[in-house]
Amino acid sequence: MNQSKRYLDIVRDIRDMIRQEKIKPGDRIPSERELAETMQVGRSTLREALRSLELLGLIETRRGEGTFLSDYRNHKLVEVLSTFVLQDNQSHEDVWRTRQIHEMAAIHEICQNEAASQMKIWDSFRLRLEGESFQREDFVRELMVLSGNRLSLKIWFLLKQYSGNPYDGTVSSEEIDRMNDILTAIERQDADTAIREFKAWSEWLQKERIRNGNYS
Amino acid sequence: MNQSKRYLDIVRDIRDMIRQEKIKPGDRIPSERELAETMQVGRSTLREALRSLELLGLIETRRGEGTFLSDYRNHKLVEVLSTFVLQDNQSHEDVWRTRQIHEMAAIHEICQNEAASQMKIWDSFRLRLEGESFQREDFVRELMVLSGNRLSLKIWFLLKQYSGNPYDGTVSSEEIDRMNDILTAIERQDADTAIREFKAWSEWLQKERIRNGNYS
DNA sequence: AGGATATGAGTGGCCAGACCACTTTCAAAA
DNA sequence: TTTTGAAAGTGGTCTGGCCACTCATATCCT
Repeated sequence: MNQSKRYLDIVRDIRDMIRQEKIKPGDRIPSERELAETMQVGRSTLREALRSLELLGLIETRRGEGTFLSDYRNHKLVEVLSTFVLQDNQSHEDVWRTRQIHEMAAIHEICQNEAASQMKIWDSFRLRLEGESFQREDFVRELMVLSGNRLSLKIWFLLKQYSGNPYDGTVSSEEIDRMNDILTAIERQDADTAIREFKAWSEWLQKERIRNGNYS
Repeated sequence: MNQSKRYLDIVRDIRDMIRQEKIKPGDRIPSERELAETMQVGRSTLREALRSLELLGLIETRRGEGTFLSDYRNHKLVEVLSTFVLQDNQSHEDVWRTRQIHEMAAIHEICQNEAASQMKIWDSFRLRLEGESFQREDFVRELMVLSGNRLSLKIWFLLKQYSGNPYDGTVSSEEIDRMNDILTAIERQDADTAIREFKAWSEWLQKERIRNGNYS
């Protein structure tokens, strides 16, 4: 049964270990030699599993220090994927659209939720919006969190990395107006308008990035 | 600069080699020992790179035969990431909703696509619908495929498995009517109606499963 | 001659041991 | 007290070996 692909078992074991031991992003996992012994495998085999996870950005290794569970901000994998998996426009487009799917679904979900419209969060949201150096990413992530779907949030977070940090940078004054409009529509629970305006902003942002050559 | 992470260089070298030598999916790539020699690198280090690519589904290794390039479109990225993202404590509700998100987005996408409405596929679709033992899953999968978003399709496929095979079984006569209505709305490019009816069917189906105790 | 069998080369799977380069720690020296 | 440096621990890499498996070839038996 377990004839070949032992390193795949190790990948699964490591995943289970991370769950059971409740290792959080940033935490250190046992050393290679230690893991190899407890799992009764050779160190080189164990390393094959670790390097695979590292290429995916799930772990981070630092020579002389150890191996750490990645905090999901490691984007070494973007390089690999953009040159390997995502080498055609179709795949790029898919990532972009799929991310949009989750974002618009989040807005839709928030609008459906009765309680959301009555929350005080929108005021504080606007307050931060006016503040200095408000990050574009914070705006979208906040919406994803408010949707209440943690799985969708996780998927979105991954897709965001794969699409070349689409929300890098701080918002301009023009964007603040756009965001305010979106928030107002959400408060009114007007999903159609909110989504339409969000989509407009998203596509405006994309054009802006292309104009500035901010690929990745 | 390139002090550490030699296996990453190998990953890139292999990619370049594949491009230069015009190796196509299904073709065999040089053996590990051979590659290690030409790249002036140890075999274990080379294997770390190969196993990483294998985990991503970019290559396929068969003991005693060799290593083969696989179709890059069949990359396993989503599958691997899902084992880490889809944790056991993930609420059933989130999985269910996220799957719905992708399904409704697919329908929306199809309706947006001008060409789709003029395709002949809908007739053959209906024909199969009338036939014997049409599987529920086929209906939804077909829609996902027609959306043209391969990534969304992959994610959906995983979520479907994770949410306990929600589309097991064949369609009843009542469901055929529902599906016909959905298809008609899609043909009219009436996304709102199509999605509403799909949602209605989806939730009816869920209740039906609960009634029959078809959990999982 | 033809089919079954044995053999050997080639391949990936895995392991043990050995260095190296690097970071951390902590005790000894200033 | 501060500085220094040696030791322990870690990941990075290579070597060489053995195993299990596949396949093509040669060999043997009928």
